[in-house]
This record gives sequence, C-alpha cells and structure tokens, in this order.
Amino acid sequence: MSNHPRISPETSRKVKAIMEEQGYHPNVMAKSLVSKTTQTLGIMLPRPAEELFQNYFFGELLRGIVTQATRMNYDLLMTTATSSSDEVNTISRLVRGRRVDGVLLLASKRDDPLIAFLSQERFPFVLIGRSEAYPDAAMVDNNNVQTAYDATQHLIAQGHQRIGFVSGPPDLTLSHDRLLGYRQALGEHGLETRPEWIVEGEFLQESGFRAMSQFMSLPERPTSIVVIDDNVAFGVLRGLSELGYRVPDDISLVSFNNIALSEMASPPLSSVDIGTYLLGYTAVQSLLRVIGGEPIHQNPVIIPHRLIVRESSMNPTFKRS
Amino acid sequence: MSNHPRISPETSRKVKAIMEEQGYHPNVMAKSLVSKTTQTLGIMLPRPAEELFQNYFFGELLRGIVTQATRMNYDLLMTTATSSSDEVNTISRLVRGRRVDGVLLLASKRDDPLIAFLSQERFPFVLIGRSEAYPDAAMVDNNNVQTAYDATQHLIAQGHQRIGFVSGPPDLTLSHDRLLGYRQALGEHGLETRPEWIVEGEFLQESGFRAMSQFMSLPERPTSIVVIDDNVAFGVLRGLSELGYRVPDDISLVSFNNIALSEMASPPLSSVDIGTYLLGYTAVQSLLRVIGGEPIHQNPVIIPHRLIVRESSMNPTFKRS
DNA sequence: ATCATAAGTTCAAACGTTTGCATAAATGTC
DNA sequence: GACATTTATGCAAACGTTTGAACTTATGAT
Repeated sequence: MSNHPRISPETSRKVKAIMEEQGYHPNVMAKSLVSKTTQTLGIMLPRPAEELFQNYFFGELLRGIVTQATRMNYDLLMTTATSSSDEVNTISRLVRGRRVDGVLLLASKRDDPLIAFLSQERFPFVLIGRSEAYPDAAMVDNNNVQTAYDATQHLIAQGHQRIGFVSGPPDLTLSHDRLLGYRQALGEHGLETRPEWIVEGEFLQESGFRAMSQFMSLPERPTSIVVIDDNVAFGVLRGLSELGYRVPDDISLVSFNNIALSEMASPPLSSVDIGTYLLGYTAVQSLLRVIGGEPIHQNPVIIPHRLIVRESSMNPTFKRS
Repeated sequence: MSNHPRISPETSRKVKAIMEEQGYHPNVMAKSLVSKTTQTLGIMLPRPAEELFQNYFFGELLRGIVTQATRMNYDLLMTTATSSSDEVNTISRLVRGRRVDGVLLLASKRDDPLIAFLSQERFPFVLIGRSEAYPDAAMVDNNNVQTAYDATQHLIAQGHQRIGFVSGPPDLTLSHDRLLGYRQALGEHGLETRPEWIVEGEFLQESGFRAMSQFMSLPERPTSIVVIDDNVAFGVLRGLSELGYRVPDDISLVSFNNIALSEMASPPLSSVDIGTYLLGYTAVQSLLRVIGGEPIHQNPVIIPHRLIVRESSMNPTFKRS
C-alpha cells in the first residue's frame, strides 16, 4: 500500500520488508490505468530536428528539464514527428491515449497548430517560448524584446552606428521578438535600420557563414552585428575570418544564449545569457502546477537574462587600455 | 480492432471511420497492461549529466535514437538518476515496473553496475559502447582502438615524433580503448610514449584548456596532440592561442567525433568521424532485435569511422603548396 | 438442399493495480 | 462490561483494453 492514512508506520515498514524480500515491484501500467495518472511528462521535439539537436542550447535546456522532472518523480517521454504535418497526430496519440500527464512544447512558431490542439483538448501543457495567439496558455520565456534591446544598446554604447542583425527563421516568435528589440534600440537612438543589414537564416553555423558574404559585399557594411544564436555566431566568426576581417577590430559581435563554448571561441563571444537551464527547470515546475489544476496567474513566467560582455564586442580603444 | 486475421479490410475501414467520427482513442495504459508491452524504450543518462549534455555529440546521438525509435513506432523514456548511487534504483523502477520494453545504456564505465543489474534481470538492453566484463551484452560501438590508431598514424605520417594525448575519464571504456590505439601506433613506429605527454580529464573545454598549460610547461613539448573529443579540442585550441602557439604551425591537432562545429573552428579541426547519428540509429535497431528475442550474434556491432583531415593537422609544408 | 468456408458478433476472462465498504480485532475510556 | 476509537483484513468493483471460445450469418461449391 502507498501511504494510506489509516495504516500504522509499523505495518508499513513490515510490508516494505516483505516487498523487498519477495522481490515484488508494482506494475506501473496497472497503477496508472486505475489512477489515471502516469507520472510522465511528454516533450515534443519540433521538426526539423537537426537544427535543435546540433545546438548546445538544446542540451542545456533538456538538462534543466530532465533534472527537475526526475527530482519531482516524473519521467520524460520524448517524441518527435516523422514529418511536420504529422506533429498533431503524434501528440494526439500521447494526449488522447493518456500516455502522459502533460506536455512541454519547444520552439513555438508564431501560429502553432500544436498549441491550438492542446488548448482545444484542455490538456495541460507549457510553452517554452510564447504565443500571442493563445495568451491563456502557460508559458515560460525570456523577455526577448529586451534581450535584443540590451545587446543592441551595448553596441550603440560602444559607439557603433551601423549595426546588422542575423536572425533566425521568421516564423518563430523568438526571431520576431529579438528583431523587435533590435529595431527599438536603434529607433530610440535615431539610427538607421536598413533592410539589407537584416538577414534571416536557420540556427546553423552555415547561416552565419552565408550571412557574412552577404553583409560584406555591401557598399556600406555594418561595423557590428547582433547574432540570434551563439551557434550561428560561430559561423559568422568563421565567415569573417575567411574574408579577412578581424573581430572585434573590424567588426564587433554580440549573440545570444551564452553556451559554454562562447567563452572558448576566439575571440571569446559576448553573449546574452538567457538562463537556459533555468528555463527548462521552470518549465517543468510550471507544467506540474498546471497539471495540479492551479490557475495560470503570472503569464508568461519571465526568466531573467544578463549580457555577458567579452572580447568580441569590446571597443578596440578599451581593449588597448 | 487492430489487424485481426479474420476481419475484412472493408470492415476495418468502417471501424476506423467511426473511431474518427466519435473521437475514440485507445488507452495506451490499458493496452500495455494486457499486452505486456509498452512500445517504449528507456534511456538512462549517466551521472553526472552536465558533461554529456554540453556536448554536441550527445545531441547527435540522441537524434539518431529518437528518429529511429519514432520511425519504428516506439517512444523514448528518458531518465537520469539523482545521484550515481541511485542509478540502479532508477533503472530498477523502469524495468521491474515494466514501464519500458528495453533499455539503452550510454557511456559505459569499464565496470558498470547497471550492466550487471540488467544482465542479471535478463532484461533487454543495448550498450552504446562496450564492456569486457559482460561480453554477452548486446553492444554497438566504434572500433575505438582503431579510431585512435588512425588519428595517431596520421600525425606520424605528417612527420611528427612527439605526440601527446588528451584523454577522458579513465574509468570509461572509450578512454581506455583510444589510449590503447594511440600507444599501438606509437609502438609500431618505435616512438616514445612519455607519461607526461598523456593527460586525463573530463569531456569539457576546461579539461583541454588546462591540459595545455600542463603540456606547454614541459621541457620537451609534443609537436602534435591527439584529443579525445572535439569539445575538449576547443579548449585545447583556446589554451594554445592564449599561450601564443599557432595551430597547425606550432602544434598539430586531431580529435574525435567530428561535430558540426569542427569545420567552423579556427583553424578547422581534423577529426575522426565516428558516425554518431548512425551509432544511435543502430543502437535502437539492435535493441528492437533483442526485444524481439533474436540471439545476439554479431557482437559488438561496429560502426565504421573515417578520419576527416582539416587544417589543424596539416603539415605546414603541405599547407604552403 | 447440404456442407464447408469465410466473415462477423457476443460474451467472459484476464492483465495488476486502487479504492471503498464491510467486517474484525485490538486498544482505550467511562 | 459496554462502548467508542484506532488499526487491520478481506472482498468486490472498476480502470480500458486484448484474447479466445462459442455462436450466427452470409457466400459459394457440390
């Protein structure tokens, strides 16, 4: 028996001893069949998966999720759809088959059919990211407008007037928000935002690499660049080095996520630390609350961020001193 | 009904239509209670988890696993223990509670209590890596002696006589095997293997970084280094650059895993591609066979590797030409 | 018309738990 | 000794499927 109120601690101890002795282990399936609870959290990996898996960011996020789930005695069920058209079917199997108690959603698109499905089913879920289309959904996110504002502001403070932006896929809320923050900072300082200084890509090194040949062939080149993700920034670094530009002497760089490698890049990358581990950790906490039936009050939960300034964005003047 | 022999395809279609219409979805728990099968694979993440999650290698491996599991209609249950002493308990819950049909084990230590437990329980599992202590366990691995032999051999072919080795945790089979291959290659060419040219660490950048201050303060320094993992190699690169050494002009480098970033490092890293994705993919295939009751014939399954030569190990003479 | 075959229906048992109710036994109170 | 209280025991129903047996009906061959 599992902690019934009317059972004395002594008996409980005896029972446990016998369980041990006889090698008895309760069957999880039978248990959850009757209790209608699985002690399992589902996580749906977005398609295509390559980008995500090749990013340290994901590993760190997952670590936060797994750690907290384990600590709260939940298991984690990972699924991915075989194609993006199959995403709703995949999650439907988990949800309607009552295989999990709640779902974690990653990398939310600006209008995501998965969110639509889960809302409509009234199934517990938490968004890592945010969606304007479903303000009632539980969300955990950074203030991404602010993260980009801070990064851009930092470059402006270093005296830069021509600032480029290497963004991610335009259908992600994340890309949209960061672009907004970038524009806001520029606008407040009366600086130009030229369309040719903004380029969209994937969260891959190649994207950063390609963006550089694009930027550097312009008649008027930016003197500094905000990059949506550290991983992309590595491609940017490589692109600049191949074209013969030095960082930060010729071009300054700031990016996002502050993965462990940023510190080890040459030069070390300035990056906005978005508290990735905490993001995953908090998402689990929130999901558990939603599962428990608590109302979603504070929405979205905002994870604080912090700009870490390193050599890649240091004004050469400062550097010399 | 699910594909009974005596049911005509027409009826089956009708039933499905009604299922759709009525919004009926079978309950997974009830199903697996009676079928004694869960269509779920467990994956046990080793402790401590930080190292693993901060490595691209893991993401790529996981991608192979999730992709193939999904394709074969299996879900993936991820667990990690809260402490390394708790590992056996954690897996015991999954196994004895019949929560999963089989288990994938990562980063096997040279003598791993988890392997002991699973063997003894006669529960289906596959090792990603290998264990000499349990030769009957199903395993999927590279020929890691050979990977290191090839990497070392390559440096020797470039004319290097003094070759260092930055290894991983000594209790991992992986570290052990690669060190062996390194020694073998040196031995065959009558080259010295000095104890001070071999340093053990974690799979972290810091380890590589620290190893360099150690190597470079030696009276006789190696002219080239084999590094156990790309991630560690980034730390090595950074360490060398801070100490004022250039790669490959002063020191040549070869490492392992060939993660996406290796190509984008400066200089691009020579690395042994171990077919990480395939490793995960194949592990799932093998596990499914073990679950199906097939005997373990070919053991371990060897995933082929290939040395990718890039700038970090190019003989300056070649480079000039 | 007779019979084998195929296709479909109906019913009950089983999977291994939880939960609640009814009963029994032990302990304490007046 | 009668009664309430605490603690324990036994039993049956329920969770939502699968599986097999028994039975019915339709289809065609002889």
